[in-house]
Amino acid sequence: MIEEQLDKTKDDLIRERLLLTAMQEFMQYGFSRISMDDLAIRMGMSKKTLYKYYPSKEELVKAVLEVRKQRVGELMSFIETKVPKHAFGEKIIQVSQKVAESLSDVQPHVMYDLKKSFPLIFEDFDAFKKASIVKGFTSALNEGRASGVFRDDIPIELAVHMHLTLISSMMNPEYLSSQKYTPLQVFNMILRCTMEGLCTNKGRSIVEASLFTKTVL
Amino acid sequence: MIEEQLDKTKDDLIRERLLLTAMQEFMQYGFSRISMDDLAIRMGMSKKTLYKYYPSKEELVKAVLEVRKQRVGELMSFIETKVPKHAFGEKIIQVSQKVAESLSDVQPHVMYDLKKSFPLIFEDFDAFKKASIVKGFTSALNEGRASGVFRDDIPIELAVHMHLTLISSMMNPEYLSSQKYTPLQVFNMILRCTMEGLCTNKGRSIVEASLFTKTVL
DNA sequence: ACCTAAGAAACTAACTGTGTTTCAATAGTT
DNA sequence: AACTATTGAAACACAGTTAGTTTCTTAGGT
Repeated sequence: MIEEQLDKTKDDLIRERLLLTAMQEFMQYGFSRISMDDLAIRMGMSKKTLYKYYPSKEELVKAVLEVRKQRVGELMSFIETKVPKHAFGEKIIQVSQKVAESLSDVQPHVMYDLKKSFPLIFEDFDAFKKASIVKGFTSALNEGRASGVFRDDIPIELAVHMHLTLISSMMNPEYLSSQKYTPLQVFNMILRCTMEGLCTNKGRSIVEASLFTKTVL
Repeated sequence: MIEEQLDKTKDDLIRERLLLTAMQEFMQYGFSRISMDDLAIRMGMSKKTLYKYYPSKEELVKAVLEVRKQRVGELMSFIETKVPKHAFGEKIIQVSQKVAESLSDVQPHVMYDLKKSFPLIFEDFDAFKKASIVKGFTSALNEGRASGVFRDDIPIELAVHMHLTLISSMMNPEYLSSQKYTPLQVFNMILRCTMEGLCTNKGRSIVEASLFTKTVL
């Protein structure tokens, strides 16, 4: 009776731990591959108790994705407000870094899985993610272009998608753990490549010429 | 009787068409998601007939992946033998292009699916693919480095993986069909970015400085 | 007309996964 | 120590899926 307050808090803690565990498992293996049995085992509780906290798998999935949405939103508004307007270099690096962090635990196949298992939830999440990440990225790239720092001979949405794709597929634990470099090192190398290209100054003109003849074909 | 020869040929043609159809469906939707019923319908034949050509799903999957292996192999040895030794620009572009072609119909989630459904077949295929593609790519990059055309401050296996990742995740029909550019255009833009970076000459030094301070942190 | 091969569709059997229920054990309360 | 509420373990029901088989019918070639 006296501990009613405390009991509620404890329940909330467990619910939170469950949410985070589910997120981790779902993001790594996919929503359909992780069963409620799996989660119960992973949590060290019975399914009965599990269903006390979330009345169905769908509710749990929803809750997980709400947290993701929230995180992405916070992240983007942070960058938009805190990074000085004309520090384009700074800005794109910050955006990239944040995106890298927030995506580093999502395996690419997981979204296909979600789309198949819970199409409506997927739709909702995907729309939000695209809108906010792409917006942050696009604005950073546009500012850089306006200042003549980024090239403008490549469609902006393609550049955004490319950069995003690269980060999200390389900054995941499975690949990172097979490498001898730290995540930060890998991230910096990716950024170097995208920003500066693989070529030396000498090589750049050669390759550019070669590419030009190819494109005309 | 007289047409025994002809009959066999006809059977072979059907078997081949089945193989190609299965490949297409498997590569797009995944091995476990396409059932034998699906394939029978897609082929306009009954399951009975389908099982005449391949005695089990596993055999069909194996056959499909053997064809893929074969294609990759041919492709790589073609490049290795036909492209002149010192045309590094040419060579990396060719390798990229061929890889792009051969991967453009494989959705990333399909390999996860295979790994889960037929682990042994996956293992075999993956080892082969990695070995041959990475080999071709690495040798092209190395030659470019030796000639001072490619930078050598980025680990080679990372550069290879990066390039490969980018191509395989952007050159798939789902993304391409949502774009207003042709596959060739998209491909060329990717190559431009990887080879030259997103920056203008002016911006390159600024970003490089910014990256440097970040990396030291 | 006959015979063989193909199709359509039902069927088996196994497996999977969500959500529920039963029953025994346990912890907290009085 | 006796009572109560909560939990775990395991079995369960129930629905969906799919590989592979079988039965019966139909069409085409000879």
